Amino acid sequence: MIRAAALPRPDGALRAIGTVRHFAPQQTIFAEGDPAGHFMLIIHGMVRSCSTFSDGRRFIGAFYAAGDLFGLERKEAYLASAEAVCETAIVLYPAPDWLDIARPQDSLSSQVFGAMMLGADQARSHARLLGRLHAIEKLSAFLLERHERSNQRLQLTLEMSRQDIADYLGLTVETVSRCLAQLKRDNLIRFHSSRRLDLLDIMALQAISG
Amino acid sequence: MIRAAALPRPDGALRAIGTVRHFAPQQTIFAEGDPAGHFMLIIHGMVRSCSTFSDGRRFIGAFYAAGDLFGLERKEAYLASAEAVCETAIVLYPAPDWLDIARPQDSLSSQVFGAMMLGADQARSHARLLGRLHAIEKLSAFLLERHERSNQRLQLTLEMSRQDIADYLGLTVETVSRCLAQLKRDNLIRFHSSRRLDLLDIMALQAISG
DNA sequence: CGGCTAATTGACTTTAATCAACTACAGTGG
DNA sequence: CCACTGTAGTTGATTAAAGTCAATTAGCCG
Repeated sequence: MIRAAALPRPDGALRAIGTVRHFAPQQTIFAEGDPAGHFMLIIHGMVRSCSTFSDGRRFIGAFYAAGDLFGLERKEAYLASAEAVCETAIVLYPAPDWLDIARPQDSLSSQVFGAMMLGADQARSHARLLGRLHAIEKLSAFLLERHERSNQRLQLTLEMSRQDIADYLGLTVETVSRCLAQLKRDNLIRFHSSRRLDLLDIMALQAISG
Repeated sequence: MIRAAALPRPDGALRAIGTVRHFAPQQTIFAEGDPAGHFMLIIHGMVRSCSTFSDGRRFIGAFYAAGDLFGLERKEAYLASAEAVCETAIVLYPAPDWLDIARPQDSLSSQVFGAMMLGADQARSHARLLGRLHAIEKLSAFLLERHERSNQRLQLTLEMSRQDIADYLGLTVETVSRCLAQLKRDNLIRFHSSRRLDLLDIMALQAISG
């Protein structure tokens, strides 16, 4: 994540307290869902952070090289797998307590720090959507995302225009409109007006969004 | 970024020290490149974080709603604009000193914190690439990104396979191969082997990658 | 040298973008 | 109150970009 060379005392302080480990090409360092108790610094080689969809599609969120830190997670579990791209050596560190945002904290700095972490997670999840989902899947995912952040049970009010949605999902207005029409045709959603709708089948929408 | 409801004492502590401001629909809160001296909490309404390409393409990186914090930047300047989607009220806070990663710090926690911030930026930049660039533009951007992180002047060694590149850029191996062939045809790159190449015209690659 | 995988290239198909009407709707002023 | 206007949204026809399928070539390691 960060190039050690860009910081003073690059890896000296860090390396002193960690455990060195070596990985062969294609070897898994940790898998999606593993308990996230450590973070890592790359000594040499390269690591890819990737996640796989149920149907086999794969998405790589980042490549990490010598000097980069990775595996910093807000959650209890890693959100993506890490695999060695080539012959790689890393140093392993126990995750510091202050990383544990799951634990309730209330200072201003904790709130700001938590917002940053959450923002990073959301950006990664957004990249995954943009990189590997089809138009109809993007729309399903978008509606579910909006639904999760609203308080309503089934009703959903979209504050933004179709153009905004298109620019968020990497599509055109026309495609957004057509996909919403298809979801309506399939009885997964119902419109009250162009910006107010009901989600009729959350499970089906989840199935579509991968 | 973070839903205040998910934290104890949601906005009480924060709201106490900030300045409330109101925005009309479509109004700009801050623009890409503005000095990043503040961050914001949304009281009500909705904000979009967006960036515009030289040719007019627009990309929205995130929507923020009531309770979300946004505008937390590692850099001196905001990396994307923020605009009100609808009638919106926010509270403005001065950015805390410890956000200023540009200033050299060397403690372990600073390194970890900096890595997280950088990782967030990279994920946002990756999302922008995935959302609004064409295949050839993605490849140009990818080569430049790899070049920046290598020490070589013009030579570039790709540690990863074409499949890895495809999964990183949201493309197929065939498209990756065809785009590299086109860049070669246009004399922007030259191959020594399939994973070793020279960048012959950085400026042209930058122009292509938007 | 042979056998395997990675990478390239070509032919064709599919998806989403583009271009072009057309409809719905909100706000304005007669 | 209702016609007029302008914007947002939808729908259809066509094109362009990238994906798929298939065959071939290049590298690599025994």
